[in-house]
Amino acid sequence: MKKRTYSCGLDAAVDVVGGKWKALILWALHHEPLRFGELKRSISGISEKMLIQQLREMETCGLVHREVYHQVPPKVEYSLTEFGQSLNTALLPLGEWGDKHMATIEAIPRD
Amino acid sequence: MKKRTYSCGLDAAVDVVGGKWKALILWALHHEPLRFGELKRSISGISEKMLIQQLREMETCGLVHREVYHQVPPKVEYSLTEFGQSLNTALLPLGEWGDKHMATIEAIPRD
DNA sequence: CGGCATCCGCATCGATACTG
DNA sequence: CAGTATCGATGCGGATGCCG
Repeated sequence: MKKRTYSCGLDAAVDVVGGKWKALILWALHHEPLRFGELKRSISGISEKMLIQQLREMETCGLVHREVYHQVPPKVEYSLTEFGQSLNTALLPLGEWGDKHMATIEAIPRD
Repeated sequence: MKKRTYSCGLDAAVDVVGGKWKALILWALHHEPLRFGELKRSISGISEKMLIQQLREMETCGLVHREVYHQVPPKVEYSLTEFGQSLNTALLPLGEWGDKHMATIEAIPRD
């Protein structure tokens, strides 16, 4: 989410789902709504800061819904909106492409 | 192209096509092979440095083919490999999603 | 439990100038 | 025409510590 104008739809979509974590979050929430802590545990390696930051951006985009339960201890659940689910659907072919060629990609020399 | 291991295919694919320019380059080359200068002109705003850098990475991935014609003046043509075309195909739904919702995305407040 | 604030290293990207 | 070289700004993302 850096630009305000895009040269094409693909450009816009990559901007929305790009970055290090958004795709993973989207995927994690695809199955079911998750609490903050569950989300954190299900995405290995993410820091609280990045998780909350990405969630906020996705909430602003209307991709994610944030439901607060006023309890002690606090409970907050995140879920995909229909908009978020439509994006997830659009990402499916890309995910399959990745699955198919992941080995190839990982074998690329990077030094 | 930052990571060497991925938690899922979508993660890998976003890593490959992520960043500011790769999707645009992929799209520009989808129609026909282009020379360096043509490519630069067709992607507004890109610097020579970024263009060559991204092209090199995509060449390393096997997404792009680089054909050098030994002439004066020099001529180099870039085209998509079959691998690159398969990625482009997988990106189509995402591009359509972006087209459909681009206005929504651009309307998001970002300050 | 579910955050927010702050500091900071490092990669990314842009601008400019130069070369074969 | 098709790059290469260098410098500098920016900002992503990690680590740590504190709060309701």
